[in-house]
Amino acid sequence: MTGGIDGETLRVHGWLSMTHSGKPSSDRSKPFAGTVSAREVAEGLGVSISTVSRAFQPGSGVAPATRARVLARARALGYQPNPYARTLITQRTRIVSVFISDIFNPFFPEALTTLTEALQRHGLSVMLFHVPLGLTPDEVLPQALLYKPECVIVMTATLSFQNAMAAAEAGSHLIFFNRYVPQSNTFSITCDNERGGREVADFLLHTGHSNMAYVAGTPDATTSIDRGRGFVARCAEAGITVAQDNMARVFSYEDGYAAAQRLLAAIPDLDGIFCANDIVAIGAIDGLRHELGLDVPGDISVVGFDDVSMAAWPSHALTTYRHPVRRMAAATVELIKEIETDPGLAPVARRIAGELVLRGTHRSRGEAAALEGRRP
Amino acid sequence: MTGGIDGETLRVHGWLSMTHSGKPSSDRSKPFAGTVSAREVAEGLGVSISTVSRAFQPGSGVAPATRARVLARARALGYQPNPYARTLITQRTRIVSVFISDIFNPFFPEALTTLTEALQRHGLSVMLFHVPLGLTPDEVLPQALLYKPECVIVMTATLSFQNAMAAAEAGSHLIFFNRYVPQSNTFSITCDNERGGREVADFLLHTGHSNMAYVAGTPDATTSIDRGRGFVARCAEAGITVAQDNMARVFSYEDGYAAAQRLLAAIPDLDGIFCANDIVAIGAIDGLRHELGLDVPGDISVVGFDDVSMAAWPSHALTTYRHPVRRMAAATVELIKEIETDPGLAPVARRIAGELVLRGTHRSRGEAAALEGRRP
DNA sequence: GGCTCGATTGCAAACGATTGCAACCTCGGG
DNA sequence: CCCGAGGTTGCAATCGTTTGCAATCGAGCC
Repeated sequence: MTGGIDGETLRVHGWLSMTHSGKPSSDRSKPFAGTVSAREVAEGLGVSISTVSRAFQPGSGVAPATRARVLARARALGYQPNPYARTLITQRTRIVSVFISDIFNPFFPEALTTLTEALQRHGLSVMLFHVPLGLTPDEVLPQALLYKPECVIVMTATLSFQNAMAAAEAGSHLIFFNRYVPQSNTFSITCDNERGGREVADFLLHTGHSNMAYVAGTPDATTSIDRGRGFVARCAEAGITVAQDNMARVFSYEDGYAAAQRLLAAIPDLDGIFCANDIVAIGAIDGLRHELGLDVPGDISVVGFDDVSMAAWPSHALTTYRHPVRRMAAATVELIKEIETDPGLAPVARRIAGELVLRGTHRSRGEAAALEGRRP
Repeated sequence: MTGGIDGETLRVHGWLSMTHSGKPSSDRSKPFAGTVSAREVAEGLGVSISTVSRAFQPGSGVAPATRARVLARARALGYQPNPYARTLITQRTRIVSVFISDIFNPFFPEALTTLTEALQRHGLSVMLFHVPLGLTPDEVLPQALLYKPECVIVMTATLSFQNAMAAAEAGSHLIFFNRYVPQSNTFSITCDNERGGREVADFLLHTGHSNMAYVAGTPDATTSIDRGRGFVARCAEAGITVAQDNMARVFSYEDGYAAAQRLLAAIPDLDGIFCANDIVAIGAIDGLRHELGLDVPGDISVVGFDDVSMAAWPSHALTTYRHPVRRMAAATVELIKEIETDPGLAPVARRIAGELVLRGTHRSRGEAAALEGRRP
């Protein structure tokens, strides 16, 4: 409450001072100020604008010597073809829009930066749109589509089928990252969540757990559903049925915290919990420790999913399944390249495997064996 | 190692099937496909393109009845003025570029999304650029400047003065968010870090701490420097000199973890640590607890800065100083509006106050008093 | 030497808007 | 009845590129 917005003005000198006079100076008022056009490059060289343009395009018929001269002068003048004019004529923007949503989960910023870097290295610029918690992507999509992105990458919950159509009609391909829309036949890049769930189950079974539960995340998130399905299926194969807690609304710390309490109230001798992601898992651990006074992993094992940076903190040292972010980002760029060469490409769902990372929230083999021995 | 990239193709039907034939269909290959232009709107109405254009501009002389007709038909056809063509003629892009860097600190994604949302609500689109850890913004700036953003918002470490010039010459205003460049007279929006440092010091002094240390973050980050300065200055006023640990290279968990050990090795009776941010503070707490077997806050208090979401986790329950992200985002939009009306606006540094949030990593008054009593 | 061919290059028409200027219309006052 | 003013509208130029087409040039071949 103490903090109003109090600004203080600094004295101006140097390169800004020329623009400091009374009325707005025209050279600062427009972002294009100081920009050199192809005409200026052409004039000094005695060539036409066309030639300058062609010098910047790989396959066009320009004499090598001419191209060199143009490029040299362009560099000297700081000329770059204007992307707005270029877009107007080529009908191709080199832009992709990325939708993100509220980020409880550190996985998303990590994925966003990794993906952004990969895209910009490929010469694509990313336009970022944030979908606030209450809104659906529907609200934001028109603004995003205005710039005719070559594709729209959705990292956020679900996008209705209507919007998929809207994007498609506008010529933008729709790519779901970390999610897919079950019945829609859109592109998607995800971790192989089901397989991840299976591997976690496999591991817990081999380390002697027999009474396990799954804590789901956001109910309609495919990530949560698939991870749970894989986990439950593998356990079923071993003849074990797992309890499921589906009360979480989002993938939050608080959700995990509360779920742990519910679960142990119902099933006191639970010996393993698999959570839909790391943040939920960390919440669960804290709930077990601080509310129930249980020891993790002494009394019960907890396994997460994602391997966010906090998972490595010694306070939790979470055993988890690593989300292959870099490979997913690479696969996305790869997919976009394919779409570029074949715009009619049929929708593809790519799943990429992660890997188990063992830390300190699971019972080790030996402990498990010992425990087995003690039991009736 | 198990995870190659294995994709699987889904069958196509519905709205995508028409594009599924042999060669690329033209309607999907270009993002502009299906786009309606002003001409199409005009034709059906028997008006000129100019009139359509004017209907979309507030102050232009169009008969109210005509405007209504145009707008109605535009809506029906899904027409929106093409921003590329518009930019070409108006010389104004409605784009701002945002630079972020590797994000150890959850504060940045939080700030990024908040800021993005504020900007897009104001009709600006944000282009995101990621500056990988090894690179300087210099590498990425040319790509960002290509699109002539109306301003460049830098959330990352430091940008050299040369680049400030480059951006300025290209007509883009440079705004530092959460940082400033000391000698450069650029715009900046920051938390009032020095004041925050003072308030933390004030609080620790009033709760009876007398032997304190400051753990700095990235050496040349103004945030770290200013927070430390405020803290040290306030303590000095109370006649207390504080130890400083400046070994951290980045603002990381590991930095805090190691710093805590260094500090207590040198000053065994330390009773309070202020850290440059929450992640460092959490690292410090874990270092104290897990390496040194100390109790926080029983043996020593630790205070952070930012109030990231993890700070509220009961495992740490960090006492910290809240970074006023929303107000900073609002101030940024405000600043941009001012720049829009007066492009010659002199650079301004705005500082916004945050507030102390008390949780469980500080000694309470009573404990402090008791401790005082026991001492010689 | 004339002719053809291929490689370079320039001309001019787009792309889809914005905007200064002129034309037009209507209306009221003299 | 004529004239001017004010409010609407259209014409056409412009922004900075790309690109199909035609023109030019030099060389090689008969």
